[in-house]
Amino acid sequence: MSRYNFKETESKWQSIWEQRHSFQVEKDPTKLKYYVLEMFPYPSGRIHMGHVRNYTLGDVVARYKRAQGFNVLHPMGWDAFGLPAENAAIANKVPPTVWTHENISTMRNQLKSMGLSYDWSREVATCDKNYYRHEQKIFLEFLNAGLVYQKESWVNWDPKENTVLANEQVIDGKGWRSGADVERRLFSQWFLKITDFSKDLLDGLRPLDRWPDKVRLMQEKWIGRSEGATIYFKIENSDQKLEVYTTRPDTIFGASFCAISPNHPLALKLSDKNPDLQTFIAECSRLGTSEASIETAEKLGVFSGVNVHHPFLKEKILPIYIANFVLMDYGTGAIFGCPAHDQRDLDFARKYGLDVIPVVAPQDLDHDDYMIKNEAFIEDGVLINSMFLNGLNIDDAKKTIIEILEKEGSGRATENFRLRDWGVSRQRYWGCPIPIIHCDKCGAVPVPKEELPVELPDDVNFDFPGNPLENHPTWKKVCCPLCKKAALRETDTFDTFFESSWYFARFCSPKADSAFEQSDADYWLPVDQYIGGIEHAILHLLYSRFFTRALQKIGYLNISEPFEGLLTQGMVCHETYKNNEGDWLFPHEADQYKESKKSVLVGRSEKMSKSKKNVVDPETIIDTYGADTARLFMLSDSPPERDLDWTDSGIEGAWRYVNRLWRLVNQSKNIISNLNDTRPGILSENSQNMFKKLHRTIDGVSKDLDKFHFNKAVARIREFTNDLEAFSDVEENANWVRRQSLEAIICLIGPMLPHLGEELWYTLGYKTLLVDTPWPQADPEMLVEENMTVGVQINGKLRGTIQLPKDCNDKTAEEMALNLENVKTIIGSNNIRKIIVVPNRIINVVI
RNA sequence: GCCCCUCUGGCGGAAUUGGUAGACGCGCUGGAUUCAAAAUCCAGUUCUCGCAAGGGAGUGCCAGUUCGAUUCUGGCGGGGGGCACCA
Repeated sequence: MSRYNFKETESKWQSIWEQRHSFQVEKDPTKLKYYVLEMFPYPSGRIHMGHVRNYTLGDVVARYKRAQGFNVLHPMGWDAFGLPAENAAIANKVPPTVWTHENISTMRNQLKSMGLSYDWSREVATCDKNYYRHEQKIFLEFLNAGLVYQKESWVNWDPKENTVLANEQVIDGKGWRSGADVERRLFSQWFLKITDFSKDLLDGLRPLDRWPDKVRLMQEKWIGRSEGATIYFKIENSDQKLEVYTTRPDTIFGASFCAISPNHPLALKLSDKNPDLQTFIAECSRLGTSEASIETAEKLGVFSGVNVHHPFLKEKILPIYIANFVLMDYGTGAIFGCPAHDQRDLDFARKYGLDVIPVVAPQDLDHDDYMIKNEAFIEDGVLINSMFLNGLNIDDAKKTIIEILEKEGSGRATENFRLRDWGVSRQRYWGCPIPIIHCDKCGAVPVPKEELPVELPDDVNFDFPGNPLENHPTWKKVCCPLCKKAALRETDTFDTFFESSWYFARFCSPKADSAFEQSDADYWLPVDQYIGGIEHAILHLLYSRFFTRALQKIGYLNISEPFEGLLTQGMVCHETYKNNEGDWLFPHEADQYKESKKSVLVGRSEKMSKSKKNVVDPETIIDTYGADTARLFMLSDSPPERDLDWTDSGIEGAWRYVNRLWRLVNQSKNIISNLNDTRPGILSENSQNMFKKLHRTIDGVSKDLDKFHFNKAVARIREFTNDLEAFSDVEENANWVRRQSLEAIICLIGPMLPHLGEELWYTLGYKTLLVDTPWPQADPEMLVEENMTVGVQINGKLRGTIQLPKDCNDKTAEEMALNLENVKTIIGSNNIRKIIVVPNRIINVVI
């Protein structure tokens, strides 16, 4: 018999689906919708195995839901703005737009060769002005609604390239490309007020029960809520006060100093007249924000020359220090130091000779001479040295002190969040222009809506360092929309996370003249199932949740959560190889080395990455084995959320199954060729059992797919295929069971092996498409068991099994169990103390 | 440092609410087919003692709860991840 020709078959069915518009959908209020979305890719050049895995998972869900009768929206597009396009422009002199569109076209073809059930008519690319013009409008609406502001903020500045760098691009305090020492500079940047939604974003996590706990926890920590108090300290010889945030207001009587951030307004004011402070502040801002520099930096402070009064101890004066470890953008940018109960404050106090006053003592201790040595006491205990708080525990002391602070007007209970506002300005070319015009007289003026989009110019020059928009001879020179005088365009572009924060809504009406039609969004949103990598657990997913709320606020959307269900898939890993010289080797190079008896060092399996060369190109795999085989392998062995090891033998195994199924259908198509659906009246016992297995398989696979247990679904189908091959029954009606079984296998495997599925469906004589065939239903009667195999234990150890009728009475079960030869010999002359019968499961004899 | 997850054969992984550990796949061993190979098919495959029937051990380690623990509790260890001057 000939072999399965996957090449011909796969492209045949791909074009039939395309001709018939099988996957194009329209809003249909009479049908239940299901929106399945995979994180859209950055068009970097070619697809990688991570994409193959991601899109296979999504496609199985989409095809499964479609077969179940849902109106399935399954779109695909391109997250097309980003830095690699600019780097390519610099390196290869190709304009970013050309580079990007070439990549999109390559990758679109690659995706199409995978047989994914996308509605390609909804494709969007974020670098398309028909996409980003809506984004500019949304930004202006946000501005109107008070969700946008402009602020000076510190950035990483590469003095050699004259550009701002993202934190990720600063390595050991140096620019990743130039190697120049990165400076901190104050820049005017646009911010989105994500912190307006801090509490809402936190509370909104709780109902997301179809999100992984891990992601919810990560977002919770990122938002970082804490409870405490703001305390006002009166500044000595002034009517002004210093506001300080603390989570330990109970330790107020142990305060021995205050410290403010070098960027605190008070610090800046005081430094005007104090050159020493000026020098210190300048030094602080020179230090990078990178982790390494924070780790190594010494905790330093200088006395500001100003003191504050303690709010309760009238005679007590606390010095204000300017300290390099106090962050301006957390809390109020000022702290009070209680050295006895905070390790960092203790170190600071010892260094500058400040008091250490214990105010919480361990429960069972002689409090009178309790002293703090080199370790701060941070556990719960009893309040001491604290006037009206003495004797209380920490929790009660907190409540009491906050009440009193509020009553006396010297403080208030405060809820604080770690989350910061989202700075969206990027000094880069290949992004969405920020639609603002800067006028000397009128300030920052929004571009009038009728002038949108602000288009990116094509004629830019990458020969100079810095932002090509800034360097463009004419683009930024415009008139102020208000006073009509000469003004300058904003030359910054948006952070590319801006585009990906609302694309799921655009897919609902990708051709609309507005960002999206509200009625479409009302029908399709929220996304029922979102699938992508865990690496977006915080940034992209948090921004999208924020955007949805912001869009709700400006009246665009009626929902606040964009993604009802979330599946975070694991990485695709592969062994790494090195030669004796320590150079990384591609897998095929490693094979060549082995063949020519040269030694290869095999390293552990790691995420596929170009730098370690442990990559397998999906196109090669699809050429060699076909898309179905690649898809099956992606689903087979590992659960989707776990990392997947790519192995050659694994893909071979998937390939074997594809061929085996093809042979099985082609071998048996003649004997089962009648299309008669009527169930024969009598089935032999053998056939009846096979028929039951068939329904158990349908039931099991459906439940597995509902829970995204794709590996288990595959295992179950393979098991049933094994059963079918082993099924030998010469009864006439057995062929009817064979046919039913084959059809079920084809339907169940269809979402995973869509091309082979269609081909075999056709082979069985169907003129309709498998994709238009409803999901098979398990007959509940066939799931009922009449006989159970029950384990028999003695003292918890398995000694045999017995066949019992389902739900038989305990007495019969006991008798049958005790009758087993093996059981009799082991019990021997021992007394039976107890017999535990768990119906249909187990019998345990205790001796 | 703090927080979270994870640990099952040679390997990836299965095991309803605590109830027959190892489904399915890979690999390996033996056999059939072949001049030979590839492909395919059949049998076996947790370790261990045994010709066998059968026995012993076994889900990172140590305890505990229970008639019974991969599953629950406490402690320890390995691996992975998140956060980290956060007041």
